[in-house]
Amino acid sequence: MNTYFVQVAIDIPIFKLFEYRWENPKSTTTLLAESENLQNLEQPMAPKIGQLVELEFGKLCTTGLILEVSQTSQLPESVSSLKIKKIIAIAPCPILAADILRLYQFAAKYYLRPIGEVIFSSIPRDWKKPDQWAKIIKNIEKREKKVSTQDSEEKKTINFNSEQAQCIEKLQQLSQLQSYQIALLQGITGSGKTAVYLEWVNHLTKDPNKQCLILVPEINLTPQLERTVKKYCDDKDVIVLHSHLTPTERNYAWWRIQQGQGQIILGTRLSILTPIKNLAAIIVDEEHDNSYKQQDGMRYSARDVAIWRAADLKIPILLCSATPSSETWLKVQEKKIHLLQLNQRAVAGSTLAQIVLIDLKKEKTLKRLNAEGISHDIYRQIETTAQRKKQSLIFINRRGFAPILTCEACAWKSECVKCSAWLVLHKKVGNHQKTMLQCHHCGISQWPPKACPDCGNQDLQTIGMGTQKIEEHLETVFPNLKILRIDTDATRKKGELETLFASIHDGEVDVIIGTQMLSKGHDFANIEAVIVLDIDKSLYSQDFRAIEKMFAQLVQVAGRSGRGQDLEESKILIQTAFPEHDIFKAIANERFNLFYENLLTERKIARLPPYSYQALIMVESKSMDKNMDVLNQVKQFIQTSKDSKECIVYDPVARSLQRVAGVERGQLLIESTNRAALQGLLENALDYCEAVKTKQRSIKIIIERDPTVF
DNA sequence: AGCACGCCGACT
DNA sequence: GTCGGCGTGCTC
Repeated sequence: MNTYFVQVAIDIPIFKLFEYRWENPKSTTTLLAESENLQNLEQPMAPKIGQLVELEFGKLCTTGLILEVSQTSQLPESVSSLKIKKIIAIAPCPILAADILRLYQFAAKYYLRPIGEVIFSSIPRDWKKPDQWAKIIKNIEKREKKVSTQDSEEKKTINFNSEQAQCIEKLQQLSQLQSYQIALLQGITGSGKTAVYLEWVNHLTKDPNKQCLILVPEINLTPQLERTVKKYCDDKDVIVLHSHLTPTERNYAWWRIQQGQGQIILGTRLSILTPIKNLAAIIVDEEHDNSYKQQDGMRYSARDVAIWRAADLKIPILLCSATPSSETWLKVQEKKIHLLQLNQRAVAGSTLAQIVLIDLKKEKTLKRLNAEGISHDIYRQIETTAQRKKQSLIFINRRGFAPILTCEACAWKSECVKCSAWLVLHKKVGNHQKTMLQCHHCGISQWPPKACPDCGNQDLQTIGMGTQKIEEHLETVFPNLKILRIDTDATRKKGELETLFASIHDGEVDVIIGTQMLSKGHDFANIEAVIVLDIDKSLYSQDFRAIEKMFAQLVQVAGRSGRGQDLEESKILIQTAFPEHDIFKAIANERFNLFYENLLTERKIARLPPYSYQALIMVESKSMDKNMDVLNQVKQFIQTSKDSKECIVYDPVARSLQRVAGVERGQLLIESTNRAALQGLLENALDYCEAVKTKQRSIKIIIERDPTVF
């Protein structure tokens, strides 16, 4: 009998595979023996690439994934062969297919991460524990026996307008090409984008051996979309993947999807790394959404990975958005992406709400602002809207009562001791009816001082306003109106958000105050006035992406209004010191092209993305001097590489939030118009950083590709 | 990452 | 004299 040696990836942050001996590993035979996906379990069997196995690593018993198989040992002679341990057992699950392994290899290389980390971040926790395998299988068997009684809701028959029908027709044509095709479905709010792509999905999945992946942003309305999908595609097997699944549900879903079950997979970011046996098409809904970007661990963009996967599998991918990202829009301009547009509203006759700009400079000179900096017009709007028995929605992207507490006598300000950020004054923190100073970055919470800690002045003032302050303020101005605040503080408990949403739908509320968590997706029929405060800091921001984000958000917000009947009364009031800004013209006329034209011109001149590619090397430690030292060394090192000629390596700087939870943060920005050169440079940087890390373990170094937050 | 080994300070 | 801090090295 042949013995084999296998190279295995393990869930540890090490850029290395480990070698094991393959000698009659145990196999679990249950229902799996019947599965055609699994190999014949008769002995002796050969190891297969993509097999999940149980092994001993150091002291711990864990899971590995076979990536290479050979008949001889790959270890150097100097390593004693006694060191090579045996594979203990084979996992009772299908072998990971070649295509998903290619995806993992790509992601590991592109995002400069160990392959083991990439693989195991996508596998459900329980599957990573060999001692749980038997239990998982037992649960799967239990679920398989249950005949799934889908409470199919009444199927909605949709009458598509001619535009929608055209888009569906075009999508059909694209999928018939049986090759990699990328399209953008751009449609204004209410134009029926979802219905269009679901119709396409319905067509595609008529073949029971085809699976479609629908990626959605990580938001609290996945359940809502789930209902919609099940309604439109009621004869289809829909599997949902998101962070609120129970472990058992997740284990089962992962197992089924890999076997080719589930025709429609609806999932958030992580689902793009899930092995899907018969993936036939990918849809990325709200493709511009920031939550597709993972902000820790492997900092990948699910949208970008999705595009790579579609290209690799030679299947169509559809990006959807009313406000596409600049990256996507540039590709449309370059004719690399098919453009499908929906310019009419699906509901005939409906129009966009009227945009009303309130010029803060004028209002100030006319003394029409109150102490909180809110224009009289806004109060009047709230009043008239309430009289019409309609709702007003106020957006302010700042939770808490006031962002800073200050002493006017000595200029003391409430700063966090551990972070370079202000402590925010919160009233009624958690369940306590107490006022606290809170840091939004490290989470520290403390009593507000009774007097200034520096000079003893007892008259402390607040600067600026947050959701709580507006709530309190409006309650005094409009004692008869029912005011509801929706932000993370108001929705700490599970299910609370749903309750609050329900009270809005029931019309119990006159005024809703909320942060951006309200801007996404949820439709409220009774909202007639949308009020946007606090927009100016985004118009001329240091962050070059701020304006793009604000544009998307404003369009989203505008879409919250004017979904009901009396559309001519729907208004969006925006307070700004810069009413002449192009962004407002673009939104008011719904001529988004104007906005994108300006945006791309500016980016091109500045050689910023999407006209260049960026990467960040971030260093974190207790000392900023140490960070700068390391970053300077890294910079010096990579500048000797040949790829550096085609890259710009900037000087190390402190990160925008220099200190978080007592950790100092520095960064090095690298930019290039040549993707390959940037890749080469980063690979060099990675080697160097790994060497630094082994010498100085108190230092954390993170490399991020295509950063969106600086 | 997770664990062991190892070398110095403050405790019974 | 030992308990325990975390710096360093290793895991097939």
